[in-house]
Amino acid sequence: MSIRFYNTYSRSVEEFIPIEGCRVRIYTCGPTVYSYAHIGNYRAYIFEDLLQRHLEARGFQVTRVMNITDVDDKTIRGSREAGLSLNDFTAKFKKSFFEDLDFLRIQRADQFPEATDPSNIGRMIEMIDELMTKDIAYQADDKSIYFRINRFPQYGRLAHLNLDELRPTSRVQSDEYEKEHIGDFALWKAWDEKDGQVAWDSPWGKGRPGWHLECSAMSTRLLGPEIDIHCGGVDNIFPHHEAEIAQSESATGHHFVRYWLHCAHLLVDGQKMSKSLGNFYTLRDVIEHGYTGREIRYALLRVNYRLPLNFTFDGMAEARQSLLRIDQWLERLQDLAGDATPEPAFPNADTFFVALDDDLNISAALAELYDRIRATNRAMDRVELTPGQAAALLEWWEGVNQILQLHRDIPSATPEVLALLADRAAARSEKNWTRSDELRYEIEKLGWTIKDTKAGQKLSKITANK
RNA sequence: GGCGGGGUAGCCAAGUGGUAAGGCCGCGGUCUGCAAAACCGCUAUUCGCGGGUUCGAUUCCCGCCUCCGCCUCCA
Repeated sequence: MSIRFYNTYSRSVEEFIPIEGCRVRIYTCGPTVYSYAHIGNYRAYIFEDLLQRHLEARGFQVTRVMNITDVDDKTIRGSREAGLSLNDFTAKFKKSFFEDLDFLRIQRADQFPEATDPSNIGRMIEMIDELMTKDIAYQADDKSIYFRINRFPQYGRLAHLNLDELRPTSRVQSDEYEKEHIGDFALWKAWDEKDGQVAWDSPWGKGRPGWHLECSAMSTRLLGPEIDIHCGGVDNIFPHHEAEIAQSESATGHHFVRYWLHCAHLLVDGQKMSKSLGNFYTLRDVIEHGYTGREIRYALLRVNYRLPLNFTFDGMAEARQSLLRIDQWLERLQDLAGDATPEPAFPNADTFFVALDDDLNISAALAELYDRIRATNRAMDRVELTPGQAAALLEWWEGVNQILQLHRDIPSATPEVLALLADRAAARSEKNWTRSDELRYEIEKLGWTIKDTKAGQKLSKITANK
């Protein structure tokens, strides 16, 4: 069974065939560290996480790089306003970014190259030099170096844009110098007073790298001239990825990327997030509403990456309830399985993974999971499931969860809670219901709720919800 | 204006030229000292609108309405 992906370049679903056997090289556009990343950013990173985990589940050996943009207009402006050096300013957001990845159970990329790393700056200068030699890049009157898009006939093919129809928008006008073509983009930005201490020497004078070049330099340096998959948000298709193709292929002479995968936008309450609309959420904001990492992960994961995902707090509540269903099922299976030896694989154990093979069809994959949950719950109701079968299902879940990462956090109860719980068990064995209810109330005050089941009392942590 | 993605039950959301997965909510039942939870069952003659092709279309074609995004540095 083959894996298929929708390739933005061809605008069609294609069978995935890596360049080299079962090795897969992926480059993913990472954060610009000028503020805390928002949940839309994390939707993209969770999609990339799903991509990597599924490829690994299918036996591919994945090498993934994610860049950190730590120099650009926004980081420079932010550091100046904060009165900090660029490094001190971005350090804080780099740190929070990695904390967030862990919180959302996103697997770390193999490397997180930073734009300001000297080896990356070196590679960028090397590439510009190559482009200058080929006369594909030129230095304008403002001393910046630009890429001459007329020298790259395929420019616009990824985005399906016709260059003659590029319309100048307000965003362009503030950034215009002496470019030959309105679409020419900066490879190297000449130093400006506003840049303060932020500058590197280059053969063309003091300055800093253009944003697009960073990804081309890091991708080709760390993964080679041609990679299998390049991911990012749809908003990166133009001009960012278009520029990357132009620079990389012009500089190296190699085809750059086999499969372009783009993640659709996250909307909030049906609209694009924006600070002025008041619907802008960082991960921290959602956490403050009382949601856990896996709940947020589920909410951002459950819709196919190519569809716009509407984030709402109703959706968060739905995510919480859905996860509870999985938790309860696992608990039942564990109680039944005990330490039984798993029975041989059951039929159709592969359907979950087969669903993901189809361009990461997560909705269909989750439906397979829920179908299995319902079928086995029914079997358990009828006492038709053996401990060995339950153990096999738990083993199957391990594989599924290696991709989903939706297992419950098991918070440990304090000794105080455990002591009250023991007292309550004693009271219950004497059928002292009054005492039992008192103790339940005591335990609730400590943040835990109890369910009385045939197998005894079950503790669970009360999740805060503002 | 150009390019792209959508419109499927109250909400979220799969899917197929052959008669609608799954999740949440709701309702009914089981369980239960109580409670809560859980589990099981039920819940779209219908897939934005109008035509066309077809034995048959939600699925293909044409037109329209509507929502969202991109069109130079936002994932």
